[in-house]
Amino acid sequence: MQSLLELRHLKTVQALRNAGSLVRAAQLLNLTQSALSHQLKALEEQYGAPLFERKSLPLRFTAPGERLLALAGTVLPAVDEAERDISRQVQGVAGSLRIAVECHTCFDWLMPAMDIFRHRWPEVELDIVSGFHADPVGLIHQNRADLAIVSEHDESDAGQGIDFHPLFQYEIVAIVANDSALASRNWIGAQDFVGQTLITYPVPDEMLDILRQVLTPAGIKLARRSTELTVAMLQLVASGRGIAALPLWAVQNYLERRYVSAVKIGEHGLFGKLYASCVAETSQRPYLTDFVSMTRESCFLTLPGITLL
Amino acid sequence: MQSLLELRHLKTVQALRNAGSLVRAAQLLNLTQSALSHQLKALEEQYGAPLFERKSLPLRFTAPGERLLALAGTVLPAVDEAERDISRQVQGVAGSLRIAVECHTCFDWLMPAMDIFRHRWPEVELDIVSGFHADPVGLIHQNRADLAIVSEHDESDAGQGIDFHPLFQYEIVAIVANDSALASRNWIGAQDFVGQTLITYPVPDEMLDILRQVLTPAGIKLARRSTELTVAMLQLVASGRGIAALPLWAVQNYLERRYVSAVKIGEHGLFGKLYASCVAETSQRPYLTDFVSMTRESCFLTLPGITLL
DNA sequence: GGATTAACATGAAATACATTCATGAGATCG
DNA sequence: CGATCTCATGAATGTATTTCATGTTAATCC
Repeated sequence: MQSLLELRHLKTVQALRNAGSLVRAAQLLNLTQSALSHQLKALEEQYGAPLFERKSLPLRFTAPGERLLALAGTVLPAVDEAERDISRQVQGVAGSLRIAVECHTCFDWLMPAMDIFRHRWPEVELDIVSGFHADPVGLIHQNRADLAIVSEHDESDAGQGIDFHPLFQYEIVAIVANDSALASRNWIGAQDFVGQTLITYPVPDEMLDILRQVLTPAGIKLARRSTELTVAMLQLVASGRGIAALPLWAVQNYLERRYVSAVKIGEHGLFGKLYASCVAETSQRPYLTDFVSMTRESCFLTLPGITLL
Repeated sequence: MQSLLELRHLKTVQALRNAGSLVRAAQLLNLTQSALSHQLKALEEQYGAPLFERKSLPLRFTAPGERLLALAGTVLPAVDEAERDISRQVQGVAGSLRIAVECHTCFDWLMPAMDIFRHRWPEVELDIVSGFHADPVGLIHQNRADLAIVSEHDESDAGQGIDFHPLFQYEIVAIVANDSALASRNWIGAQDFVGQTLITYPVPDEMLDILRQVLTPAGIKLARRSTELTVAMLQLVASGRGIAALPLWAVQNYLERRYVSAVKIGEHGLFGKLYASCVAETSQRPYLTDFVSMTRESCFLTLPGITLL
C-alpha cells in the first residue's frame, strides 16, 4: 500500500546500470548480490512489473526500470549536493587536499578522479605533491601532504594515528613480446625472469611490486632499463629488448590489439593493492570520505578487471 | 561514515514543517512522535548540527534544516511523479473516480482535494455524483459511483466486498447565540435542546449526526428549519431563531470573531467520522490510494482541530 | 557432452534497524 | 500550582534488510 521506495533502492538501480550486473553492482555498494536481488524483487512486486531483463548482457531495463533510473539520475545528485552543502554550512569547509603519489600509473585514474572532486568541492584546495617519494607517509607527517596513495601499509604507520582507506586491487602481469617463448606460458615464476632485461618506470626499487614481492625475495637481480612512459615500455618489449611488469588495466588496450602479450606472474597471479592514507583527523573531513568513495567508484567503473578492497 | 539519509527522513522533515510540531507531523505520517524524535536525532548526529529550534512555535529551522527541506521539496514530488508514471506504464490507467457525497460540509474540503487530484492524475475522469443520497454505498453497487464519502460504516456493507478507508474525525459543536443561556455552559445534553428550533441542512434525518446520535435516541423531536448555506444557519442562530450543530472546523472563523458561541455536546463531545468507501477492486487502483492519502493530508493541514483516523 | 565457471534466485537464519512503549523533563496557561 | 502540552530518552519490541547456504540456469571450454 505504502511506497517502499527509498534512496537505497535508487542507489541500487543506478549501480546496476553502471556496473552492468548484479554482482558488480553489489561490489560497488558493499553489499552482497543476494541483497540486491531481494531489493529488486521487492520493488518489482510493488510495481507489479519487472524492472530489467535478466538474461541480456549488457543489462536491459524495462520502461518502469528506465523511469526509476531517470528518477535516480535527478534525485541522487541532488541529495549528494544537499549533503555537501550541509557539510559546508556546519563546518565552513575550506581545507586542502594535497595528494602524494608513489606509483606512476596512478596518474591515469587520479586525474579523472581529481576532476570530479574539483567540481564537487570547489573550495577545497586540490594539489598533487609532485615527484615520487619513497616514503609518502612521511610527507603527511611533515604536513607537506594530506593524503598519500600507497601500495602497502606499513604496520608501523597504522599505529601512529594514520588511517588507511582501502581503494582497490589490480593484477600485475608480465608483458612479453608476442614471439617470446614465455608468451604461451600459463604463468611464469621468478626463475623465468633470469637473463631478461627488466623494463620499469624510473622509481626506487622498493616501489616496484615485481621486485619487492617476487624477484628480490628470490635473490634475483636483473639488468634494468627505465622510461617514464607506458607506451615506451611496451615498444621496448614488443621489439624484444626486455620484459616488463605492469597493471593489467593499464595495458588492456594493447593486449586486445595483440601488440604485446601478457602472462600471469606466479601460479595465482601477482596483485597490487592501493590505499589512501591520511592522519586520523583528516579522515573525519566530509570531503575526504567523499574523495575516497568517489575514487573507488570511478576506478571500479573505469579500470577493467580491478576489484574493490 | 556512510549517509543514512533516506526518503523517510525527507518525508519527516517536510511533514514537520507542514504540521508545525512533532506530534502533528507524527499523525500525518502514521507514526509516533517518538519515532520522529529518534529519526531527527539520528540526522542531527550525522550532520553534527541541530536541524530546527525546538522551543519556538511556529517551529524554526536552522540552515541545515532548511537545506534538507529544500531537498525534500524537489525530491519528494519527483519521486511521487515517477511512481505515478510507473503505475501508468504498468497498467495504462484510464479509470474514473466518481465521488458520492452524503454530507453538506464535505464540499469545503473535497473541492481543494479534487483540484490537487486532477493535477496529479489528469487522465482519470473525476466527478461528483450530485445530490445528497441517503445510501451512497448503494450508488457504488449500482456502479453509478466509484467512491462514497460516508460518516458511519454499515457493518453489513463491510462484508459485501466494500472497503472503508478512514479519513478523519471532527468535533460537532452546538452553535448558540452569544447571549443565550447555553452559551456559558461547559457542555449541553439532549435535554437542553428541548423547546429550541433546530437549524439544519436540508437533508434526510439519518444523515444528521445530532439527530442520529443524540436527539433521536433520547426520544426528542424538535421544530426544524433548514437552509443550504452555513452562513445562513449562523445568521439564524445569531439572531436567536434557533440552535445548530456543525463541525467545529467549519465555524472556527466565526467563533474567533465572536459572531456566535459554540458549546460541547455531551460530556465528552460529539464526534463525526468520515470514511471513503469503495469496492475492494477499486481499492487496488494506485490513484485511489493516492486520493485517500492525499485527501487525509490536505484535510489535516487545512481543517483546524481534526484528527486523522 | 560432461565439466566448469559465472550470474541470478530463493528460503531460512542472522542481524541491524526503526518503531513503539513507558516514562521524564521542560514549558505554558489559566 | 496543578493541568496540559510538547519533546527527549532508554529499553523493549518488532520489522525488514542483509547474509548465508544453496539451487537453477546459461554460457564456455576441452
